[in-house]
Amino acid sequence: MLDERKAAILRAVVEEYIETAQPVGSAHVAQADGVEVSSATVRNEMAVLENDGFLRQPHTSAGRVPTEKGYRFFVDHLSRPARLAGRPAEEVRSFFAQAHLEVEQMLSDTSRLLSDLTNLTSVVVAPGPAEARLLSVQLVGLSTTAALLVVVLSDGTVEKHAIDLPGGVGPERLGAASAHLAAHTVGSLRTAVRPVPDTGDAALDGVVSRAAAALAGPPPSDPEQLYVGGAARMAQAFDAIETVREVLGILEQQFVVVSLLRDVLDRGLHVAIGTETGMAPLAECALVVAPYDVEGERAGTIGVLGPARMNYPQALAAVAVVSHRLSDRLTEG
Amino acid sequence: MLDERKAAILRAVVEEYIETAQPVGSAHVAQADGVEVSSATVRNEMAVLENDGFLRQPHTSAGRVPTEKGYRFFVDHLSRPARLAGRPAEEVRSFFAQAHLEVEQMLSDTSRLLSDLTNLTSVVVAPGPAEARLLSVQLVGLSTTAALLVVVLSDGTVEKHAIDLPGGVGPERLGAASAHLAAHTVGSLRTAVRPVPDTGDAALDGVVSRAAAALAGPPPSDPEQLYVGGAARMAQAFDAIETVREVLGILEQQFVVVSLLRDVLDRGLHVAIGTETGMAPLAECALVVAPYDVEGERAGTIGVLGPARMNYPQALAAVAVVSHRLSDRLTEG
DNA sequence: AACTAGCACTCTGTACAATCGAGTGCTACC
DNA sequence: GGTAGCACTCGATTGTACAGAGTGCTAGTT
Repeated sequence: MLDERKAAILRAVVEEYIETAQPVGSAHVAQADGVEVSSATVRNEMAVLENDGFLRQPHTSAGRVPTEKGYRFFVDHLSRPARLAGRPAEEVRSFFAQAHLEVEQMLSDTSRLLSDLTNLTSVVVAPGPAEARLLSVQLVGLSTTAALLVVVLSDGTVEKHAIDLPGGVGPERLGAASAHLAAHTVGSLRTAVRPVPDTGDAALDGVVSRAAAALAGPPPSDPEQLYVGGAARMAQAFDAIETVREVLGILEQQFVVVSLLRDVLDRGLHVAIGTETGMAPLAECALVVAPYDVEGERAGTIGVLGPARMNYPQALAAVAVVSHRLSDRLTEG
Repeated sequence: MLDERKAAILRAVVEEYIETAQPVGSAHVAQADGVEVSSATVRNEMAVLENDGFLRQPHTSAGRVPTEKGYRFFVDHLSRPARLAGRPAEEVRSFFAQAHLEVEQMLSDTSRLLSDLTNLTSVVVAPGPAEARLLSVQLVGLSTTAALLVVVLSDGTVEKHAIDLPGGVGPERLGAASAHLAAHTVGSLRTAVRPVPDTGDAALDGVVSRAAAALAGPPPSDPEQLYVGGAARMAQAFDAIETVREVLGILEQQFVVVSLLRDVLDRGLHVAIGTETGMAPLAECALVVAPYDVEGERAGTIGVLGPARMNYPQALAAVAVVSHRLSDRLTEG
């Protein structure tokens, strides 16, 4: 643990570095709020902080820069929680005051909002297959050999599954299959569909069982849809173009990002800094995440990704308020 | 028009510059295929080409670099059409041999394929509201005040529209509204839905007319869905990070990109170079596009975006073959 | 008349030295 | 324990020299 003075110095270094992106010298720190000692004393303390791994010097006779450990300590113990106020707060308010009938569009817009609020790249993971009830199940023939299983869920989402048809199942029998299927599935939870009994008609049963299997499995199209907003801001955050390329490469791998967010939350973190993310290309990045709920259940995740020297209080505040509002919105409908 | 020798020299400059990204000197050009004169002669010719606006010198005593006009001439008259062969051809074959039941997933994968083939950023615009027939129209109640209009089209896509319900329309009457609506719309073309007659029941008519209006309008969720692949490659193409940021910024504006592609095709172009795109931030970029068809009708567009010094023959070949295969695939199902 | 060899010239990129300045570590002092 | 002062370090900047690539022009050749 750090004594109060070291803590104040560390905080001053982190805050100034976040602002300027330049190594911070003892003279600047000595002038900071909460530091009431001379630059010489600051230098001594900074040497200790460096020894303890909170700071490092890019080279002799440069200022100090926070290490991962330094950021971590800052986030855990030093950052004063920010509140969104003024223009940004207004932005959030008006955003959630608008009607957003389509969930997909709303999440995509949310991603943009979050990116605008923080000036960072944002990620929004759509709700997973929720504990939603089946409101409607219907088989629609596309051709003589293929049908579409269309499922409407109580959360307002629509799933579709392509189903191959055995030869000789015409429209009228497809209708019967559809009705039979609906009779035995509508009303159950998406994740707990009971087996559908046979109809006694072999051809029909083939269709019904295929459809039931599709229902039981996860939605095929987007295992977990990801919306990325403000990727261009990544190019503002770093001046090494190689870093930008690597990070953008990661962001294109939907599955990787979704897993990463889940993993961070599973570890009980809201902030993952540098190597804490477990991904080498993100060594210079930090990730701030928060889950959001639908009907009181963990549904999805939102987050922002930026350089490790991001404005954590601001990012945390933005992510928190947006996840909160989003939960409300998705719950009330 | 250029005489044969100037043409050969221009071609050599463009081809070498595309390969090396370095200004090309007369000595290199003199060694190129199709140029059988000495470097001194090449120099004289290059001076003329520069005067005519096909080439420019970054500074005195540097080599020459193609101008926009130079690239344009190259694309129109000098480039020898490439054919995909070997590994890339195999990649395309195996891609389209796979089953892709969901259109959205397929387009997203196609975007990735195109990016892999060309090592450029790719864009794929989903088919617009096609001349598809309505296979199924259904109203599903979500709550006492909201319902979902679920429409299945003959091209296998599913649209959903949120509909507000007037008070007092319970499930059973919603069913009636749904049946009435379906009876008068199923089978018609998506773009030519006839007016739905009244039912004689005021509350029901309110619902039906709202739903009919939603049907008549364009699909609300994605006016024209865009899939961007390999955005990270943009960071390889330029070393000025500012350029990368600007281009990525454009790519995030779905509507802008979709309009841009449409606009280029409307002008009868397959290649738009630099300012031909009409977008200032794309001054150093070029765009290669091709439409694809569904059932013989223009349905969507694919393209690649990269630096103006891209490999045009390769990009054209890739875009052409992918659009062709995609048309086949989407038409046959 | 067309082409080319040769050469003077121009400009960039790199290497190297000198200088500047921000910042440190240490020591002596309060 | 805290601080003022100072020698020292090292990156960044500036200036200079120089090599290399490439040009434009001229004079000579075919």
